[in-house]
Amino acid sequence: MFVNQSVCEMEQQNHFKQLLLQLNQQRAKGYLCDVIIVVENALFRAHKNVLAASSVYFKSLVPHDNLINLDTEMVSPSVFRQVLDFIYTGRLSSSDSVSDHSVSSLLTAASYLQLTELAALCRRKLKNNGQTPSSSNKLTTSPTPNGHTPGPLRLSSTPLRATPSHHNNHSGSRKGNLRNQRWGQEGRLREDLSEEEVFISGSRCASLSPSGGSRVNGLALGLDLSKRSPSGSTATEEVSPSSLPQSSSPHSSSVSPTPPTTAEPRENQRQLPNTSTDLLPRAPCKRPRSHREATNLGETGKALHKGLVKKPGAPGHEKLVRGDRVTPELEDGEVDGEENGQDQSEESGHSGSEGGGGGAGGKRNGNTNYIYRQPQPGFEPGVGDNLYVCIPCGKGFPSSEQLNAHVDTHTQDEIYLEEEEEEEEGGGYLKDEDPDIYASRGVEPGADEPRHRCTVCSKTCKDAVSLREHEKSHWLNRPFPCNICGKLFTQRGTMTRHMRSHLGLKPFACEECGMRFTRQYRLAEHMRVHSGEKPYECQLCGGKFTQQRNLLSHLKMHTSPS
DNA sequence: CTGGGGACGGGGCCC
DNA sequence: GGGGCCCCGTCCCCA
Repeated sequence: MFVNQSVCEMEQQNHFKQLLLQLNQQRAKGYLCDVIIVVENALFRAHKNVLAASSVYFKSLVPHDNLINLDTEMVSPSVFRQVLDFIYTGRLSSSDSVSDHSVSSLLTAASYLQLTELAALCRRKLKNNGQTPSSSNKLTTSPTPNGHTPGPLRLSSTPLRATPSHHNNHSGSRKGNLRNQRWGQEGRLREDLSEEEVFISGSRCASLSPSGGSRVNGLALGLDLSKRSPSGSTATEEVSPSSLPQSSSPHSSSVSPTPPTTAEPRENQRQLPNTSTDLLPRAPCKRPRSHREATNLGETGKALHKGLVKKPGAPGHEKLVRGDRVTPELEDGEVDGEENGQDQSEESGHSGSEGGGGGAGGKRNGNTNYIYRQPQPGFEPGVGDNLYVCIPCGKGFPSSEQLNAHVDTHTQDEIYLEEEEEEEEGGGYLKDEDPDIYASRGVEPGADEPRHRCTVCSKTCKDAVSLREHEKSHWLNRPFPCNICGKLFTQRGTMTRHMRSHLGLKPFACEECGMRFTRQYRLAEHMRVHSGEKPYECQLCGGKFTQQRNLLSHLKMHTSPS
């Protein structure tokens, strides 16, 4: 049959519109967001693909990093929110363009981010308003984030310095407000987030205005970003150069791409002995670490359940967490009703290194292991709008409020009774025909021994009931979900530490080489590299090691049969 | 190519 | 909540 061409075009347009609408909705929920944009103290979650498709600038950055800091001289959080809205909707709201000043700011940001369409729109708007883009908006090119593509445009007349003083409420002096632009943004986030507002993309309720808008808890991402480094480590740089992709220039990666300028130390803040190393590779670092350090969202391949050496009598496997509920912890892990965009099926597979603790976060044949029961019909976890998943029963809910209300209905006894009923009905998971279910349960279909092995700790149980009872001890002990990847943790502190790794926050800096670490202990360990101290000696061969774990590894070499 | 060593990241857990 | 430590695991370099 004849098909009208115009109809086809109309359908295509609708398709694009629907697609964009879906993407924007996903952004609002954080669903499948795989990159975090840091603008001053604000975090924006977005999709790499969308950013890359909209901006040459982002296109050059997102392949390398999950965390991108923007130059606050070029774009403010409020402006970037408008930019992001434009990217995801293709339009500017009327409120966004009422004032010429805001349009001018948008134009600056659009030029900086190489959003040509938005820049053109802003120029037209200014022109329609009887203005010409100010001379300050004449743009010149600057080095690209990675040196391969045309660089972001920048204001030729704008002194490229640190964040204007009005952005910082914690220091009275301008000097104190000036920070290294290339490295400072993350630090600002880290140091100030607990006190200042954070807004996440899609969380319209949060305002950056100090005077208005609802404040989002500083733990917007479920972690305490206010973590401060110990003495000397509140350095002017906040992202380890080693965390940058090796192929990238120093302008790339999780840093503001603005070329470095004056890097004045903040008040009450020690300057690194060698600030020039902000721009140059750190010589003492023998091995520039691969990109994986800063981008662990895609971490994969850690073996599970290898040689678990559980300390005898160590709690955690048998003990239940304070009785019967997990609700409070779940709630604490969330940001707000719209923030938790964890995709239960997406990123969980990357987590697998569980060490001697039990390894509950690992991957099982591609299935997540923190949903211990098959989701019930209509409540598929992490799919559609049901992003909030009840850990004990696997039900998904469209909002945290509904999830919390649901979880409140759970009690240990109820869960137990529910399972008993299933067993009595013969509908236990062992009867499930899906081989994946067997795999996820540690029960190999057709395998004789062991038939009832816990996939978390490898403990074998005499029957399915015992196995399930045992497995409950695992999920009841993991009430702290990561808001980014959904992985569960036994302790809040572990979860927040994990979250820092997502954001690449490394508060502890080595004064010798600038290498940064997520933990102070790591820094102390690292310092032995510089001092040459090797406190760990092999009693068999006299070999000395800077790290105990390397001694242990060495000892295994001695003990393993040759 | 392989094994050993160096360095480091992540998670569990105790204090 | 954070520090400290343990363990597992990985990556890289080098002989």
